[in-house]
Amino acid sequence: MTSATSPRAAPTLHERITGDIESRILSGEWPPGARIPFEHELSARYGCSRMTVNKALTELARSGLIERRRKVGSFVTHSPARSALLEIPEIKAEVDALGEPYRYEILSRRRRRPARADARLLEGHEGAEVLDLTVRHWAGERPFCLEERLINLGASPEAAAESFAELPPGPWLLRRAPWTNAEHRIRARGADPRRAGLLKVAPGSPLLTVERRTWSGRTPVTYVQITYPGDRQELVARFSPGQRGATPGSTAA
Amino acid sequence: MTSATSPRAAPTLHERITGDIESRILSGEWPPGARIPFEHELSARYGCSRMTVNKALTELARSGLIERRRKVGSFVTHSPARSALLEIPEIKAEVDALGEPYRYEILSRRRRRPARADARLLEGHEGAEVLDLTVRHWAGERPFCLEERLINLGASPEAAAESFAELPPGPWLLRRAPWTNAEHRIRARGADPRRAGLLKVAPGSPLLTVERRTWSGRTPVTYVQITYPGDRQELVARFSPGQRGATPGSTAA
DNA sequence: CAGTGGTCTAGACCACAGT
DNA sequence: CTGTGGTCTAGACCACTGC
Repeated sequence: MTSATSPRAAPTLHERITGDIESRILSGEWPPGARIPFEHELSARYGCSRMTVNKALTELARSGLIERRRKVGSFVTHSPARSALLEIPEIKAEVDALGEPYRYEILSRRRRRPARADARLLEGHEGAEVLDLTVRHWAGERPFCLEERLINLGASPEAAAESFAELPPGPWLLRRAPWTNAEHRIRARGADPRRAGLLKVAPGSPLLTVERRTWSGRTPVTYVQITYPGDRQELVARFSPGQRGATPGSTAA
Repeated sequence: MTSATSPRAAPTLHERITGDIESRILSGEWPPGARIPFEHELSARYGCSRMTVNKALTELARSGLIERRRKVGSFVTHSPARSALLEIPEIKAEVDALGEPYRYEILSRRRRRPARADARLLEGHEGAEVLDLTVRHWAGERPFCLEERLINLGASPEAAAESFAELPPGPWLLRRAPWTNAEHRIRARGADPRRAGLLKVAPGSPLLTVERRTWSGRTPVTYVQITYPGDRQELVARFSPGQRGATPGSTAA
């Protein structure tokens, strides 16, 4: 694999080994289930130390192309990787990428005790108050997306006093309460009248919704639902076995 | 922290170092831009060799938490890559998870020269014929999703003679032509009359579409568009900074 | 120039899974 | 038991970069 970085400078030895094995697998020469030479065989073949071979094989294992079992050996995976890296761009960056001027407005802001429904959203919530925000993001003269967010004031008390005038809540939170875990749900739904109005689309037209819940450790930080007009927004995820190829990519209109 | 693998066996030394640094970063003790101790400092602090430290730092760099520059040092990343691991489940597994009986049917199958429009879809295509398939997947008595696929017969000639009676095209391809790169686009759109009919939903109702293009090296393998009724399907992605948590999840197509 | 990370070596010991 | 991968060491040289 090795890499997805630029041209191909001077491949290091372990990169060469990784690439060699990778191409044998991809060419079908080593089909799924095939045993890969032992580390000591490869180190002999390449005239290098076992550690170097190990680095290559460890990399292949991490990327999911091979599986390794002690005492048995390393084998080509039967069903390679089943996941892709989804980029979570900042909204401002998305709008900038369109070449449109970006702005946002806080449509509503309420501090309140969490309702029962919120408990599900902020899983693990301990009962502190929440800040309930609605933010509309603009790309030029068009509403770009709608952000509906709950912030757990137990996790981020300073949020209560923050106006979010300088920085929208998303980036602001990133600075104050970096998260360690996140879960995203992506779905399509028809626009209800309220969201249709705010996004200036016809009621019932398709919307793309990304829900995100983030935790810092076990403490829920925020729950946010970002809704895009479906015809104008795409999410892009890329995958290559070597995870480094996490192409910047992202969205488009 | 580190890892998402099971309980926590006995963390190895480099795992411990990785975890230590990671938690210092996430706790804010080492804010973005902060310099991380040099490798030789860490190896002294942990009483281990520099290679072990290097392994830990390399891992952190790969996961995007730190950046490393020669002669300068290692630094906490300013904007940690916000990416999430999107699971690409196999359709059968999704339906099984619902507890519904699964079946699929090939609705159409055409072998043809690629039209001009296909070139965009199969980026890098060299002019071989393509196999154009439409497959409907069922969950019990309900259409579950629609699969519209182009297979590059240049990359996978055996597909031309395959009936896909035993295995749907996705899993079949995975066995024959594993891919090295994939790109996914996710969007919401309204159901056109044809898809509405095939999925038995009202025209105009929101659909969630996942487009996937895969390559084996630079050769395009397949382009597929999978369309779900939007109200019934969600995509879930999870993230934790240590990428190793590459959820086992299901399988892919 | 000096000092960093990047790579590599030639050993070593261990845990573990097959026999 | 044996042999595998997993980890680690105490060195080494190099390339690059900033002074």
